[in-house]
Amino acid sequence: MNDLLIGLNEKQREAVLQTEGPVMAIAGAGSGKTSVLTKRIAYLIFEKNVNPQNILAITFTNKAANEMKQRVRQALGINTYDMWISTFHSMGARILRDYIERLGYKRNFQIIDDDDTHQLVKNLMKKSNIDTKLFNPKIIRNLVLKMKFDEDFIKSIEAPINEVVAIIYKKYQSYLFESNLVDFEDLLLLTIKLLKQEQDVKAYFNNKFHYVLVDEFQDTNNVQYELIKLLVNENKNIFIVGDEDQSIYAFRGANIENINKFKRDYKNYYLVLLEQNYRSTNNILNAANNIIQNNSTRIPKNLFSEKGKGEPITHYKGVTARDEVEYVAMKIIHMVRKGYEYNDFAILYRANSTSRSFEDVFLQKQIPYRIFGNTSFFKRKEIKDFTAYLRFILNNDDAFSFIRAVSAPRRGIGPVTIERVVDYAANNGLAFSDALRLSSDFLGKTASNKITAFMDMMVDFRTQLDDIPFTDFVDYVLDKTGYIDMLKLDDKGDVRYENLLEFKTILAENNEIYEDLTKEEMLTYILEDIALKSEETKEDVENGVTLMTLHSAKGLEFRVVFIVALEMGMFPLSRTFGDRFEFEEERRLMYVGVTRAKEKLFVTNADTRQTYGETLRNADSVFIEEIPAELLHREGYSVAVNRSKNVNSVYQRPEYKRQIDQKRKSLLSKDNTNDLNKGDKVIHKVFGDGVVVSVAGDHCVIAFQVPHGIKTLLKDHPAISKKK
DNA sequence: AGGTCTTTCCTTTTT
DNA sequence: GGAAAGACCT
Repeated sequence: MNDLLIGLNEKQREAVLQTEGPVMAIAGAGSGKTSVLTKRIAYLIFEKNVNPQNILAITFTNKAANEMKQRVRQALGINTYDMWISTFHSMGARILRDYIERLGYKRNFQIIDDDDTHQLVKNLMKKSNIDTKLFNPKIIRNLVLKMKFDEDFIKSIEAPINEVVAIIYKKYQSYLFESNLVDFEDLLLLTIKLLKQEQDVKAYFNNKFHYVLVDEFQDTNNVQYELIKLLVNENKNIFIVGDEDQSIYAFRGANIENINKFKRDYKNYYLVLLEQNYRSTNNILNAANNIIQNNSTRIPKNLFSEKGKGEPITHYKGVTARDEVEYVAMKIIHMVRKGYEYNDFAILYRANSTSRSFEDVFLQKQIPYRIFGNTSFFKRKEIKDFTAYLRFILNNDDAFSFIRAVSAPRRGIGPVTIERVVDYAANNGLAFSDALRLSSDFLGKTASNKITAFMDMMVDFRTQLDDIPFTDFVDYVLDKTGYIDMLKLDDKGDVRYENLLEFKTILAENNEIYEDLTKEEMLTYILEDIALKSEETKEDVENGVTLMTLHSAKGLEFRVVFIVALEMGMFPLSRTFGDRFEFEEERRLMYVGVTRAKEKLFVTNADTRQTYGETLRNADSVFIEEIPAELLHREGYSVAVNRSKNVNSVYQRPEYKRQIDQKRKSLLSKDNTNDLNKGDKVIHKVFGDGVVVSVAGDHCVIAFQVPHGIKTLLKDHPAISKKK
C-alpha cells in the first residue's frame, strides 16, 4: 500500500488517507491536487476495497474529466468504463437517460447547446412579435436561463423587460418539452427535480455512490451544490478540492459562498491545506502571489516551492499585434532548437478571437499547434446540419432540428410554411410530427407535397439506419438529401466535405464502443456525446504548441507559457473596469494563467492592435504592472519607448519603423482633424459617447461609457468626432 | 422562396 | 475585418 503514497508530502497523504466523512482540501495552484485525487481513488479501490462503481468523481470541464480518467486508467490500471468520472452535465445526462420518462420526457431526448438556445429564444421573440431591436435576445435569453434556476427571479426584473421574459420563459420551456429537447441547465435542474420527486431513484443513487469527490469546488454554482447534496448519502463521504484564488466562473453563477455552505452542511469536516507548489519556479510564484494579493476578498495565502528562483519573466511589447505574434513564434522556434518540444509551450489568451492571428503565423512558419476552443468541430455549419438530420430522424417532434435540416439544402420549404405547421400543431393540440404528416389538410398542394417527400425520405433513413453500417449511412444521407450537391456549389465545400468525412470516423469509432446497443440507442449516445463535448480538438497533431483560453488552461501545466494580448481592454476586458467583482475575477484568471508555467513565463502585448477593423492603442495591462519590476525582463517596444535603445528590439528594425509610420499616416490621411481639449464631449463610431480626459501630441485619452471604459486613441482618428 | 447586396453587430470566459 | 442578419429584388 505504501507504493501509493510514495512521493506525497504529509498534507497530501492526509488528503488521501482521510477517506471517511466530509473532507475539504484547499489546494493552491500546482500543489499536486490531481495527483491527490487520483491517489485517493486508487486508495479507496485498492486499500479500502471499494468497488469502482461506488465512486463518483465530478469535474468541471471535459478536459479535466478526461485527464482524470486517463490518470486513473494509466497509473492505476483500472478500467474507467463503469466508473463515474464526469462533468456535472454529463452526469446529469447519464442519470436522465435512464429516468427522464418519470418527468414526462421521452427517453431519446436530445441536448441543445447554447447557440441553439440563443437561436430559439430569438425565434420565439419574433413569433411573439417582440421587437428584437428593442429587447436584445441575448439578454432575454440570459434572464430566461436565470429564471430557470429560480422562478422568483422574475420579481427582480424591471418593467417592461419582465413581461418579455415571462412570456418567452413560458414559451421556451414548453417548446423544449414538446420537442423532447433539454438544454444544459435542464441537465442539472431536471436531475434535481428527479431526485427530489422520485424517492426510489434517489435511494438508488445514494446506495450506489458511497464516495463522492468534487474537483474545482470553488466553481460550483448553487444548483450544482444542491445536486451534490442530493447525491451524497448519510455517510457523508464527500471530498471537495478547491482554491478560491482560482475561481473564474462567477459569470456562470459560481458561488464562493458554497464553501461556507459546505462548512455548515457538513459540520465535522476535515480540513487539509495544500500550499507547497511542485510546479513552478519561485520567480513565477512570486509574480503570481504579488498579482493575486491585490484582490480584496480573499484569505491570504502564499505559494512556495523548492525549485529555486528560475528565469526572470519576460515582458515583450510589440509594435503591432502582428509583431507580438511574430515574437512569440520566433521565441518558440529558438527554444525548440535548444531542445524544447512544441508540446512544452502554451499560448493563453482571454478571448478565443485572439487565436486567429497566432494560427495564421504558425501555419506560415510551420509551427505545429493544437487549438482548443470555440471554433469547435461540432459547431461547424455542416456538422450542425448533419446532426440536425440525425436528430430529426430519431425524433420527428424535434421542430428545431427539422427547421435546420429542411433548409440545408433549401428545398422550397421556408419559414412561412414551417410557421404554419407549428401553428397547426399548437392550435389542434397535435405533436409537431403529426402536423407534418397531416400537412395536406392545411397547406397548399406544392408545400404539402414537398413536406411529404421530405418525411418519406426521413422514414427511409430510419429504415436504412438499422440496415446499413454507419459509414454507408452517412454517405446515403448526404447523397439523398442533396447535401453533397449543395457542397459542390460552396467555395468552402471541400473543407466542409472533409469535416463530414471526419464525422464519419467519429461515428465508426463509437460504433465499436457501443457495440451491443441498437443503432438507435447508439446514435442517441453519440449525439449526446457530441452535444456535451463541444470542445473536441483535431487530435492529429502529436506534438504541437497549445493555443487556448485562460479558462480552459485551468488544471494544466506547461514548461513555457505565453500570456498574450495583455492590454487594458483586452485583458482585463474593458467591460469589467467599472465592476470590482468582475475585475477581481479577471485578476484571478491572470493568476491561473501565471501559475500554469513551470519554467518560463512570457507576458506579451502590443502598442497598436486592430479591433473591430480599427487600429487602437491600449495601455499595458495592470496585471503586468502588478508583477514586481525586479522579476521582469523587458524586451521590445516597451524598451524602445522607455530606454530608447535595445538591439534585440524588433521595433528598432527599419522595416518595422516604416510599417508603423505608414500605418499612422494611412490612419490620419482621411482628412480628419479633431480639435480636442480636455473635457470635450466626443462621439466614437464604435465606443459611443465619451469625454476627453487628456490630450498629448497626436494621442488623446477618452473615457467612454461603461462597457468600453478609458481608452488611448489617435486624436485625429476618423472614427472620433467632437460633439457640439 | 430564394439569391444577392447592404448593414449591423461583434469579442468574454464553459457545459 | 468578418460573420450574420436584414433589405431588396427576381
